[in-house]
This record gives sequence, C-alpha cells and structure tokens, in this order.
Amino acid sequence: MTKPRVSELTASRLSLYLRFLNQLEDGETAMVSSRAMADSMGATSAQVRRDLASFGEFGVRGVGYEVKQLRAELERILGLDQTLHVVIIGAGNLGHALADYPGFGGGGLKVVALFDVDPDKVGNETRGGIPIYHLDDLESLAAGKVDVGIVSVPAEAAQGVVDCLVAAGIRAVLNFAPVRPRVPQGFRCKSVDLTLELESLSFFLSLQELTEGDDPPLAGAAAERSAG
Amino acid sequence: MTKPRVSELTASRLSLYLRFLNQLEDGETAMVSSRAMADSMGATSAQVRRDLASFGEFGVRGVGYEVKQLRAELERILGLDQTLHVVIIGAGNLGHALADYPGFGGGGLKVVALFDVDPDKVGNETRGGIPIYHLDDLESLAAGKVDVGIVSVPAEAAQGVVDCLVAAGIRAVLNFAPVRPRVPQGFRCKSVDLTLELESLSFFLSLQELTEGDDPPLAGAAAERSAG
DNA sequence: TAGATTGTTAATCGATTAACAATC
DNA sequence: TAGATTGTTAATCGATTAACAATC
Repeated sequence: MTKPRVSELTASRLSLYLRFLNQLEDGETAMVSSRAMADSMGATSAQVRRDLASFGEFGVRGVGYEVKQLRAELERILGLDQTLHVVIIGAGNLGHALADYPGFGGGGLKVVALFDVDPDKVGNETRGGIPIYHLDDLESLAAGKVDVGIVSVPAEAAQGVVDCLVAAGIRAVLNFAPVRPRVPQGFRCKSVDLTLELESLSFFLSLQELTEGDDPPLAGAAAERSAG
Repeated sequence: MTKPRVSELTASRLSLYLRFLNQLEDGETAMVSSRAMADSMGATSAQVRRDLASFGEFGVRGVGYEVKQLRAELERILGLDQTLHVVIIGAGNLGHALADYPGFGGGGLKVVALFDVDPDKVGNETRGGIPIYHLDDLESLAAGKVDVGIVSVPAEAAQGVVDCLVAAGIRAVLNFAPVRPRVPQGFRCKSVDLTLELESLSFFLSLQELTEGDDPPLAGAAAERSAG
C-alpha cells in the first residue's frame, strides 16, 4: 500500500522525535510544531516535516501536530506498539550489562533470555533474573518467539553466532563484536563497533592537534605527554 | 599544511581499512589493491582510493599499496601511534563491561580509571584491576592526562557528567546514555544510543511485515504471536 | 609494449534545505 | 482577513561512483 522507501537516517530521527514527544507529554503540551521538534535536536523544521510526511499527513496546516496522536503514529511506525522479544548471545560482562540495561524496559523491548557455551554460566541467571541457556538450545527455544538477537561474544565467534540466529529465524541482529557479519537477504545486522567509535574519536583528536597548531586553547593530553 | 576536510563516514572507513590490513599482515601479503580492500568490506574501489587520496599519495600506479606502509600511514592518520588514555564515568554494569573490554587493549587505547559517585564503589577496582575514584576527584586526577571520557551513567546524569569531563579538559567523549549532551565548540561527543539502535531494528521488522504481506518466507515472531 | 592500478575529474546519486502554495 | 504552519516542489549540497589519463 504505502511504499516507504526511507533511509536509515530518517528512521533514527523518527526515534528521536518520539523521545522528544515523550518528554513533552509530562508537561501536558497539546500541540507541537515542526520547528519546536527541530530546535530540540538541532535539525531544520523542513527535515522534520519531510520525515513525517513520508509516512502520512499527521499535522494540521497552520496549527501543528497533536502530541498524543503523533506519538501514537510514531510508535506504530517504529513497531513499538508490539513488545519485541530479545535474546542476548554471550553472557560475559557486556551481555550481563545489556541484559539489565534499564533503557530497554520502556518502549516495548524485553530481554527474554541469554545464551552462552560456557557450562559454568549455563543454568544460572542474571542479577535481573533472566535465565542463561546453552547456545545449542537457541533454535528449539527461540524459533518463532524471538524478534531480535544481540551478539556480545568475541570477534572470532561472532559470525558463527549470527549464523545460529539466522537459522533460528531471527531476522534482526545487533552486533557488538568488532566485525561485519554477513547475513542473508531479508535479514538485518546492525553493528555497534566500540573499537571503531573510539578510533573515530582518536582521529578527531589528531585533527585537533594539527588544526590548533599555533594557539591551543586547551593543550591535548597526548600532545602534552609527548612534549613533557 | 594539509587541509583535511573529511567526513565522519570517511573516518570510519579508514578504521575498517586498517582493520583489514591488520588481518592481512599475518598472511605476509606485501601489496594490496584498492579493489581487494573494497571487496573485503563491500565498498567500491573508487571509494577506497578517494578516501586514501584525501590524505596523500600512498599507492603506486599500476602496482597498488604496500601493506606495511599503508598500515603505518593509517595508524598515524587515526592517531593510533599514540596511546590514548581513557576514563569511564559510571561504574555500573556497562562501565565494568567497557573497562574490561578486550577490544580496547589493542590499537593504542588504555582505560586508566573509572569514576562514580556511589561510596560503595569508590575505592574498589574492576576485576581487571582498574581503580574506581570519586567523580569529585576527576578534575584533579585527570587534568592534562586523559584524552577520552566514556559516559556510562543514567540518562538524567549524563549532561552533568559531560560538563565535568569538559571542565577537566577532556575533548573527546563517548556517551552511552540515551541523550544528546551539549558540548562546547572544539569538543566532541559521540553518542552510542542502544535504545535508538534497537528501535531502528524494530522499525526494520515492521517494514518487513508490511512489505512481505502476502508471501512471508519466514513469518515474523511478533506477527505470529499476534496472529496466534 | 601490454596489462594493471593509481589519483582525479566529471557525472550521478541521494539527502537536506529553502521557498511557497495550501490550509487552518 | 491576517498570521501561522503544514506538505511538497525545486534548488542546493555533499557523498559516491564511473571513467580515464597518468604511471608503473
């Protein structure tokens, strides 16, 4: 029916709009303008209107958007009106941290289980009471019941784990290992690459050093160490 | 001297090129072509050449790039030839997980301390032996000695913590709280927003449901639940 | 020379924004 | 009606890619 050819960037912004509306709801604001939404996150009002308009006509010309209604529309568009069931593969530090991450409670996301191959971990549960199963049981336990898999295993194991998730019919994967796993057509694997993020910051710091050069308002720590 | 007007996307790809070269080094490959690098990560060879060429002429026409040399150049460009000192604010689950994250050891990144405000945590150390100090001592302990701050505190506390980091002269911040903190000009705050990432996956799953409609090769879990 | 591959220019593509008619 | 704000078109901007002269 609708043909939503929408970029990943747009999708992220939709989440941010929703987040803004949720904060607003407390304050009992009835209507909101594209400008108000834009200002709250440093975008242009045209971008907000265009993002929203690609899914329908949610506003009233000359007036704005009704907060409650727009909130409901965004939740529907993002699929947050249904609770997503999440499994986490890898019950290490990161896996435990993610399992008990408070941010996941809201917004229709529920971590239902962790999986690992370490016999010492299997059979236990997280502090939050989420059970830890053996990876071998993923397919039988998860088939048809799980929407998202989170991969928090070492880089070497990541592709194998992703293959398991695919085999279990889990079409959306969030990967924390510093690799780009391959997934078949129709599946989605988004990588959150912490090493990459830090290297990107490192790059930013190098640029600063070069750019500042003559008149550093705040001397870089690394620069000071090598000079000192 | 050089005027590196380079997008964030380019910077990320530079890290991926370096990662590929590091894997290669094991195999004793002497030369590498832009095509080989591109294929390894699903990019075009033109993009690889353009990315590299914006920093200098590292290749030899008709031949390719010398692996060892290109690796050194990329490390220099990314600033990974210097060890970056990292502090983590927030010694919760996520903070501990990041502190002991093995991926950070390589590539010139070193977590030197955690900070928290919880008296039960301050004075202890992580399993990996990294000390936990009180946030009040950040400025005196860190000034001039720290390059990157990682924020792993609840959303409400994030802006305050970022302000502390800025006050301590730490110009690069990696934020894990689901907010967009403000930083002054010349500072950089990159946010890794786990809630946003999951909502983006949720959006992908909704799209799938709509798109497939008639002939689902693998029925969605959420769809099955609401149908069943 | 023939074959290969770079660095770079010009063309293409996609995303953002300015501007405005439509509408309350 | 006058003022405001949407939805959308056209212009702009930036990033990617195709193509090719330069070079080994």
